[in-house]
Amino acid sequence: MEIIKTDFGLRITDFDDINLALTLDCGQCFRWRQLTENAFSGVVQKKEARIIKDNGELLFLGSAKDEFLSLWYDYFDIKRDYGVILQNLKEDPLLSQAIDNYGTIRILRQEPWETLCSFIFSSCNNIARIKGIIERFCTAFGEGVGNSYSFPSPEVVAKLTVNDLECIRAGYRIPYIIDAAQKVVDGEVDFECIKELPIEKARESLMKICGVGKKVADCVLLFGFNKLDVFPVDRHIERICKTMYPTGLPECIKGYEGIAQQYMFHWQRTTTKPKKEA
DNA sequence: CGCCAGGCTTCTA
DNA sequence: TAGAAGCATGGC
Repeated sequence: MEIIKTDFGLRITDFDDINLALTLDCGQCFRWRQLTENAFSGVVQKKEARIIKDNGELLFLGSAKDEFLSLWYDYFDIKRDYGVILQNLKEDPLLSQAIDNYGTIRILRQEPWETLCSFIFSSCNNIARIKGIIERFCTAFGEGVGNSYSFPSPEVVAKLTVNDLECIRAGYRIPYIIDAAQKVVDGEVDFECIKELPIEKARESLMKICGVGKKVADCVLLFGFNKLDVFPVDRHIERICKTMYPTGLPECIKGYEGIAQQYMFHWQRTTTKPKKEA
């Protein structure tokens, strides 16, 4: 891989180990917009990015090299070798088929606070609407970043009331967001601490927040703390476990259950119908 | 219009 | 301790 500065931004050469469209739109993150078949824009931390996938290269429009190294290299977890991991997952026939069809879906290293809020919003909700809620949340309470807005900080949210937040149309989840912000601000939930805790303790800590159960906590651990051995079980995964893995999950996913989960999730969501099968 | 959505909390037996 | 109800909203 090589990072080349050009007049429009950066070229990342020889990095083809990502299905960009699926990685950005597989339900792990909610702030990326697809502009064309191969172009995406989104906000991470205080940076707005426009990314184009061009053959084996990634183009970052308007980005500088130090920004790439300090933010995007980490966000896309580029140093991790997915080739080896996926090769192991492919011992399972279903995963093998999914990986052949979808290519490399990478688990992004998102910010814990944004991930926590996003998955509080996700409860009993659909992805299209989760995106809408988060967009309104950022527009109303974030800071201007390029043509968009940053994710609202816990400090800002902790001072808001249920009335203030009505405009984002998140229904019964609004008090949960306020509770999360307050527990983060007063230190009752400490991300630096959670980072170091064993999974059980980390999950327990997140579940002190009202509106955070096991599934939401596990999504935060997987997508916000890169705990790749965590396996969040939602209704899609529940279904696939019952029908495809009635005797238990395959051994080959050990250590990377979270990555396997993403393939199962996408497979279940796109290749099966929720209702009647004739 | 009715079904369903990357669940959780609270109530009930 | 397990299971159901209620929850707020809108995409499809």
